[in-house]
Amino acid sequence: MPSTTTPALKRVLNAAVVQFARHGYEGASLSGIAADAGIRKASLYSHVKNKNALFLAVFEDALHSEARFARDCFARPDPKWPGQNYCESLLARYADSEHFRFLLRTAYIPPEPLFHELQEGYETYMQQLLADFTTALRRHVGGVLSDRDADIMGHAWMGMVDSLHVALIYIGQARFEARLNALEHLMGDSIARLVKG
Amino acid sequence: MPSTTTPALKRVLNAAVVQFARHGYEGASLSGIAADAGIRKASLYSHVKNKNALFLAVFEDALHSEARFARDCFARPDPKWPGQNYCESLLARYADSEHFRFLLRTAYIPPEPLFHELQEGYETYMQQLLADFTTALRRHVGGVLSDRDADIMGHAWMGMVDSLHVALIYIGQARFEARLNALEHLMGDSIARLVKG
DNA sequence: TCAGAACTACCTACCGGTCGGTAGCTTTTT
DNA sequence: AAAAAGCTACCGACCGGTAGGTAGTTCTGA
Repeated sequence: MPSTTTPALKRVLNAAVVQFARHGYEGASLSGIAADAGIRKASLYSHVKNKNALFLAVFEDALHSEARFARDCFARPDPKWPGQNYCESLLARYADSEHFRFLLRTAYIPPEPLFHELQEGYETYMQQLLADFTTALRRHVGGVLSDRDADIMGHAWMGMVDSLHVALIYIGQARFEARLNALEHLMGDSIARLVKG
Repeated sequence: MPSTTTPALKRVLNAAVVQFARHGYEGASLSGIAADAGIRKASLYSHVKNKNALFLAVFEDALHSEARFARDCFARPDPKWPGQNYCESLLARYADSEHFRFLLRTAYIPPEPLFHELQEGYETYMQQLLADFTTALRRHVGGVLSDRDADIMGHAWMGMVDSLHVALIYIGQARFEARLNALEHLMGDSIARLVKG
């Protein structure tokens, strides 16, 4: 793992995230990635050890990128309910971020040879997301939130997020927004009921 | 397409659904499928035209299998809220049905060469599921359900189902049940509020 | 000058798919 | 009844193509 990121390596990583996001781990070929980076396949090996290492490097980048995105969403105060900023930013994020599309493509069914390495990264990322939501929720409802209710709402919100992630992948934009709207209703109802006690 | 399903073809299809569910379209090899079926790769071509046709045949089987499963769930009356039977049967279904695992694996990111053929099948299956839920919902709340509310709850329930499907793939059994429990809370709250008006 | 990034050429392994041929059963023909 | 022909499922061998990866050489920039 090189500590310095040269411009050439940057081009390789950019090409790789595009190819992996578009065709997955198996479907993306090193020749294609090299071509997109403007070099030959053999020259890749001046920058990365092998395909696995390349994928892992892209994965690290993507995780950091998404962690920053989530942090920014939770830094802004949510207008109506905790976690709202994150959910409502997903559509634009999906359109803009190659790293996000990469993560969504490979998250649920990761490439078999890298399964264990990836699972750990996903796990801590999801834990962080859940922690962010929980603190936002506690701030929202004040001090009257039992651990059990926090747990339930946390699971529900993570489920909602997965549901929106999936919608980004295989449903069109129109139905994504309909789903988001519908789930916001459920979420709003339950949180309101929580606040009233 | 042979109209009669010989025992040998049946063995091939059984082997194929296992391999496709486990390794995906690209990751499953015809040699492996043939080996599981007890024959050589070349002999596969006495039963199916090529890999695409084999995958499509398995896909048809899986769709029919899941349609029957969903119909059975909605045939029984739901104890507390519409769609409950389906959601609460998913975990056992995932453990038991190779066809279900096959569908989950290939639903969100289908193999590129078959994208269009598959999308149509998924679409009609999902539409049927949504229709089943909507009629169950209408029966549950009585005549006081506006089209707009039915639409919202439909989107929410489909979102919940996707969320549970995803949970089956990459979360363990314990957290699946936690998520199911949490989402049932949201669903219950919103439907209760719908019934009261 | 010399390290490293690029190239050409090549390797092995595996993929989906085809080919010619064969064993064994069924059907037709004499 | 028996021989001849056809059919089905199977096989080993092989094809073209592509994958990831390596060896050895040349180019290039500080």
